[in-house]
Amino acid sequence: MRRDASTLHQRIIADVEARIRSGEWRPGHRIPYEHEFVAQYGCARATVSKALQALQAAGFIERRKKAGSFVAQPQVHAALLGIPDIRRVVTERGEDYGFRLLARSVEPASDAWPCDGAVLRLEGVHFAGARPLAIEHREISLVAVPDAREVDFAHEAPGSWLLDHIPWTDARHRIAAVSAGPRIARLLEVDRHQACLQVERWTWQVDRPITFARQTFPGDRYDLVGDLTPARRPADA
Amino acid sequence: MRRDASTLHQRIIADVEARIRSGEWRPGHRIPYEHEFVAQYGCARATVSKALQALQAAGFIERRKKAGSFVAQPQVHAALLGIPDIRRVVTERGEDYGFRLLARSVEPASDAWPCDGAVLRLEGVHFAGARPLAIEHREISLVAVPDAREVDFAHEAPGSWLLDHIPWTDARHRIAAVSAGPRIARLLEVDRHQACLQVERWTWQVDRPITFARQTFPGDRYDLVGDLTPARRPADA
DNA sequence: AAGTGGTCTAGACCACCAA
DNA sequence: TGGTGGTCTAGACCACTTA
Repeated sequence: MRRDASTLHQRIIADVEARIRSGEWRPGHRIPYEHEFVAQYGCARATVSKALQALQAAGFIERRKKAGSFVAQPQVHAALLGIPDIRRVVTERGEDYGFRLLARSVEPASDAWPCDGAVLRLEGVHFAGARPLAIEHREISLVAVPDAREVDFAHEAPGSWLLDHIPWTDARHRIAAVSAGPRIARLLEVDRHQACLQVERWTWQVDRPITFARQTFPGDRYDLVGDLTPARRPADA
Repeated sequence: MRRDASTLHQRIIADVEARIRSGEWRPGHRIPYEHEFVAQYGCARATVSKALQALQAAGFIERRKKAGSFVAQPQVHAALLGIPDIRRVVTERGEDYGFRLLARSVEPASDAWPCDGAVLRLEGVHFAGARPLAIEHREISLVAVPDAREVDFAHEAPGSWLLDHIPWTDARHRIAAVSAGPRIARLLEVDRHQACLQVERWTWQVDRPITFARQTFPGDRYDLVGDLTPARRPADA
């Protein structure tokens, strides 16, 4: 509650945001009505309205007439960097999507991913129709996600399961081009010199490592496309 | 100017945005003062203020007290998709940056890029120290950018020159992995099986094609990294 | 049908900063 | 130092929605 901000509506924003971030107000919770904020802060309704509209534009709350304002569900689908969900890409191409688990083990964290405690290490293949489209190497922190130990990933890709179960706050992507090499070439059914697009993603929940994923695609069958406008966001207000 | 939007401040936003996108108000141009919009639209200052603040938040304008509101310079470094400027990447690595032009011609547009009229086609190499870091294939519409015909690109990369001279409004990126092949391999001084990261960018000014660029990097010496947070933007208002 | 948020008005005071 | 944008007030009317 105690946040100093130079202006009143910024203090309201900071107060509400803090209660959401701390978890005191969880997704779905109905926050006070505008007139209750007016009474609490002793200000005009326009000031409260400005603050709540900013919080809505920022994705923290949803507002419904007659019903009130509610803490929003975090938007999970990381369309931001133009990296789409594999299942969605395949189905939008009009092909059947499939996933097959190749290996599963519990081990200490690998060198590519510093993480305390044991990790669940998975390896699987994403299919588009009958052809493999991507090899996925995945590590999940069992400290952060103990439930993962019990899940059967035989046919469900770990990415979608994770995103439904663990809220994440930060992620880092790395995109690189690599040669397939003998191992990936065999799994992807391509030449071992095939250039492959490699997408790596590290995910954290406030400094705590959640998961690491490395997806490797045949370069002749997969690319990343994104539209953008110069650092200009939609100005809908 | 004629844009229908359900509310008044949205119409103001749309009107100003249209004048900026069309190029009628170019970067640096001082747009009318708030009180001038008030007179023009016959509304309260708060309504104008709300519209202009939204345009500022969206990156279209900058506002300075006592001075007025100005059309913002487009953010050139397309940090959105995590694609940085090559020169900046090289100098931040602590190496010397260089560019050398290999070929230059005026021709009809290629098949990779549908564009009316003649295009200036350039091919050049970006250097990090003494080693080539990227091959750039560039096409510039001479209809949209007639000045380009007179410019000496011998040592200045066309990308930086263009972005200083032509405001663009839309762009599309494509990221792919390809094998070097004999020609790129020779120019980049790598093996012909080397996996390369290929970044293509199409740029428009309101439906009019400006330029197409294809940059090819050796995969073992260049990658793209980007951080991101779920769909919550800063709520500064 | 009642109450919510959405929008707008017509004022006001203030801080800042370029002229 | 005057004029700009930044903020806020105390109203008002409206559309929508859900209880």
